[in-house]
Amino acid sequence: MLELAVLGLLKEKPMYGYEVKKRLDERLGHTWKFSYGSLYPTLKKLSKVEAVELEFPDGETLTRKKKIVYRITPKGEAIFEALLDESGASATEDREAFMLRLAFFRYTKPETRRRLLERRRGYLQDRLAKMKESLKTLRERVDAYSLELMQYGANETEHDIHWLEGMIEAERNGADGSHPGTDPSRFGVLRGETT
Amino acid sequence: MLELAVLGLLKEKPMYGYEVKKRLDERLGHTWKFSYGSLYPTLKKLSKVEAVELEFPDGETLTRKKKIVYRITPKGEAIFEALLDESGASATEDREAFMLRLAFFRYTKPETRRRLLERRRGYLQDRLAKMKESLKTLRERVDAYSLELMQYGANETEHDIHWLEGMIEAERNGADGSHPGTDPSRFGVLRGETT
DNA sequence: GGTGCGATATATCGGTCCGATATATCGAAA
DNA sequence: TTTCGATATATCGGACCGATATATCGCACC
Repeated sequence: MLELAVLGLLKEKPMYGYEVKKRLDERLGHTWKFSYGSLYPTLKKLSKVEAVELEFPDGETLTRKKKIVYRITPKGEAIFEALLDESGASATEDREAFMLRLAFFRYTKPETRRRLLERRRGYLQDRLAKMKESLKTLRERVDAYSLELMQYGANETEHDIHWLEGMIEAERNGADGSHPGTDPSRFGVLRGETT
Repeated sequence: MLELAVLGLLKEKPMYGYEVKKRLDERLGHTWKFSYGSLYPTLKKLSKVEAVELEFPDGETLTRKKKIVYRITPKGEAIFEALLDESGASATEDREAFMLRLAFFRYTKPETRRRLLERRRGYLQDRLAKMKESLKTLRERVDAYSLELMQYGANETEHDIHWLEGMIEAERNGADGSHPGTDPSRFGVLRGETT
């Protein structure tokens, strides 16, 4: 998970570990949190397999300030591709894994994107059906707070399905082989537009 | 986390470990997942501190089937209360921790409930403001997919704030000192009613 | 009447990741 | 000028996951 995220972000530009965390929090923080306690060991591990190379900006004298810039290597790019591709069950069933891949969708082929979006939708539809079943059965047997929690879950799942459908539709409309680019107008179909 | 959840569920009735997982998945599975790899060690730990006691239903002969029913003890009830009360920052800032406590709201005092709900709302309002700020800054600098992800996060946060406000309102209306009981009609103010 | 399969039930273990903590530098306000 | 929050790196115990192993139970199917 972390390796994929770090490499994907370093593709944009070389960065400090600190900056990696800041930027990932910004983009994925809502869905996925991680700590320095995993980031720095991960960076160390990535440098050990030569997926990233280190750079010390403080050229003069000695490494006094111990600031380290990490730059992705060709080998790192290859590892990133591999991690992004191995979309097993986890990439559709695990919300965080799915969202992480979504964040790097611009590096995937349109057909991969559509496959992942549709699998996720299917998975959520299954879960929603099960949730509704549970709700029917448990409505009389559990307390109001637990019920509210379950209802919340069902509502959110339903909302997510709509969201995914909007994105599938957008992919279809933009599926002329062109790169999606940075135009946000194709999305937001089902947004609240509260900005 | 797990200790709190397990003890809270065992308050209802004695259960197999397997059933504990099934029921917790049913009620909290949307927000919070856990594995047998943490459940069984936790049950063992709880029995070591005498928070639960074991029972072997297969009375006859030897422990052939090795099925184990866990029953909460008075000591376990005390530990549960303590865990539920220590609502530090984590209980408001960590979604999973908050949801877990919400699932056991019927065991808390009305004033504790209101405090927790309002703190969570405040935290989410802060986060929403920061997210909108980020969105404004990054709108031109990141790709459409990352942007969509950020927008999704902001929308969901906004929705959660509304949801919390509905519950705060419900608490206020039902704040006659009575136990909330199992009447679900007090909630659902902002539900989609898609059942 | 057997047999095969999915659900029930418990358990372990390597490995990943968290949360708390420590340390040091930097820029800017007071 | 000192102090405070942001920047920056690092470690470590412990919580938790995911995969795996094992065994029983009910029941559908032929």
